[in-house]
Amino acid sequence: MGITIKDIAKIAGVSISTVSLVISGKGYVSQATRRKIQKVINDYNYRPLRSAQQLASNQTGNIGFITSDVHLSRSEAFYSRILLGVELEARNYDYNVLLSTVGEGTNIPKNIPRFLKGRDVDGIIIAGSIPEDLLWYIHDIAIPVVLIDYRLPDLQHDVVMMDNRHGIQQIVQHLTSQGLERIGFIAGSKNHPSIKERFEGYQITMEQFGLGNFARAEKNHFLVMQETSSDIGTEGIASILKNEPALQAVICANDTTAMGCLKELQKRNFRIPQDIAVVGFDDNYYAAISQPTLSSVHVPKIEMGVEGAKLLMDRITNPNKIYQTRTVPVEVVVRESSRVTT
Amino acid sequence: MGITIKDIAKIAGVSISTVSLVISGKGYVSQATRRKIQKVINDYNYRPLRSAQQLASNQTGNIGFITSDVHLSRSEAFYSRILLGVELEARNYDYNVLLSTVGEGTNIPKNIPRFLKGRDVDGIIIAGSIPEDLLWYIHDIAIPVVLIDYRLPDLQHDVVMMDNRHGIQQIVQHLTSQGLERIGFIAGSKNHPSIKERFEGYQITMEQFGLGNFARAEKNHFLVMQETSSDIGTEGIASILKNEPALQAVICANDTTAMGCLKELQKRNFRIPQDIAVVGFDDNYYAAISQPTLSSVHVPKIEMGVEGAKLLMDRITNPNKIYQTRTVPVEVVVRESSRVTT
DNA sequence: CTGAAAGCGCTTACAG
DNA sequence: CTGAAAGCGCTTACAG
Repeated sequence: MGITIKDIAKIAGVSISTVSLVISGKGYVSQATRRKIQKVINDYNYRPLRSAQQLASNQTGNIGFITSDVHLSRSEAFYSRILLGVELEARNYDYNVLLSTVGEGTNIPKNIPRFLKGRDVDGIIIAGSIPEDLLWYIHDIAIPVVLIDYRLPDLQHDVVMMDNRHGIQQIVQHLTSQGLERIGFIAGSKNHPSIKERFEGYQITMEQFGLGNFARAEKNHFLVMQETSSDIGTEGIASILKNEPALQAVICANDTTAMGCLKELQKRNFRIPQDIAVVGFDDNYYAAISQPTLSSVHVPKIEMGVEGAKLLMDRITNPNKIYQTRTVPVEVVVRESSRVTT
Repeated sequence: MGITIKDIAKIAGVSISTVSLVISGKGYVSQATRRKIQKVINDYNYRPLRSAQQLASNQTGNIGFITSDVHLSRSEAFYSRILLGVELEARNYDYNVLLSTVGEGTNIPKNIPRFLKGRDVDGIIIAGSIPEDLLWYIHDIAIPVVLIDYRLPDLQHDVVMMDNRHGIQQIVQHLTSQGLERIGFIAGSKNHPSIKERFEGYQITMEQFGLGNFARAEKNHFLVMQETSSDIGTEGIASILKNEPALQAVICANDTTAMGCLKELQKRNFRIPQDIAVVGFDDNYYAAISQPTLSSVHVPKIEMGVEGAKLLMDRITNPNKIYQTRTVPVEVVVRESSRVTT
């Protein structure tokens, strides 16, 4: 079943080569012939069979999207929005996106996305951290790759990141402009490049504002190697307050952590932001509806996906380009949790 | 580049037919030959090229996942978890999953997922509501389809739903067991089948508990035809309280709505749950971290995706089976927002 | 500007 | 139990 290019050619009274040329838009076909063929294609609502195109052209028209299962199911819809951005942009190139999640374990043989084994994609996008072995494996098979919100120091790739340093800089500026200077920092999973950049941004900016001594003191920040969670915020604020009761504000490396922090402070009957101001990062949905609403740094997740898809299409077309890092801008959003002055 | 079945056959000293038989596991091949071939396959790490298999066998080994872009980017990771479940299960069948989102508009020609046009999938899963025209279009091309958390009354399909009625029943039971009887109901998007079922569950259960009069009174529920949001909760509780100041509890059709409701009540200095108890539905991540924590009904999203994938694989293998509706069980999770007695 | 022909890498009857 | 051969529906040099 299904109408084929042969049928179209016969009906239009031309060869299948010419039909193919019209479909692909390549080569020269006279206006008249082109129109004639196009009409038949439209009339019969013909679409070339992808698998035949793939086999003949040695291109799949697919891109693979890889992310860890925990990332994808994370409540804040962070990586699923990146996925959405990729999908939206892929649509513009008439590419399909194949999804594969990977578990946390580094059981390489089992973890390898099927579309890699069946050579089913022209390139892949990796969003967030994945097991290092897997990234090396992918690197070794020499397929075009773009990383979004992840990178490995030793590996050259196209990368999309958000401007973490500048985001933190905006936060510190916002807090100090209100006279807050004793500013702590809480983060989980500090080996993640974004978290690392956020912490560095904190250190650097505090230095610039003459608060380097405070920021450098171990007791004023809380960093753990754990997957992001609200518990980290709870533990973190408890830990910092124990040693620094005069804390005026705290920056959490993301909103989820900030939520735990808010909760613990409220439990201790701190007034927010009068006693302690709290700021998150990512600007997830519940930042706007939490009680109090949470100041945060807005990260344009969908745009990051779009950028990633663009970079990948570029790389597929032009495999020898030099590698690029695209940094998308971010912006602080001030809400109740840190608005001290009015 | 790339090793082919021909290479494997030559090295193993057999015909390509035999190699193909070994790979597919079909037909009879002697133990000895099978082992010999398998060894070569392993040694060379050979994987058949999917597009060639697809073309020759007229099967794609792909399933398509369709959801609306707003669903996928919804903060609560509801549909992205369903997607995750589908992906996990598809892996067991060695199927790829292709993702396509559709916009809200019903601009059919443009909205049609590419994988449908290129006949790139053996079946599709639709999660959540999509434009009705599109569903009809898909129905008409007669491809295996499974709907998750969606259905159209006039259309026969395999469907996966959560047990909405029973979830609400558990809530009402929980509330009445604490002596709360003046229980309101708030929901957006009441044309969505799940919301509809939840409202019906409310009416029916209230009736069973002898509270039918209260539940039937228009003033005690708030239903609007809008996409789920926290604003609906805010408006809803305001509206109900205006006419029913003696309200003791309110059931929100989902957690997002409940968040808006909590916020408004706190703004008015109601104590929760002492003055008014609040319960949501879905058990999203922030139900556990909100202030107060929110009672809700846990919906196993990943399992719903898994069930959907299973149904679809069944349907692909056996296109003439009678249609099934699978209802996954749910369970109320009592938290601070509704725990009145201790 | 257009057509005839080879070839992409598999699967699947069909013989034997 | 195994092999030779046709065929899946395209693309892409190559002629003309």
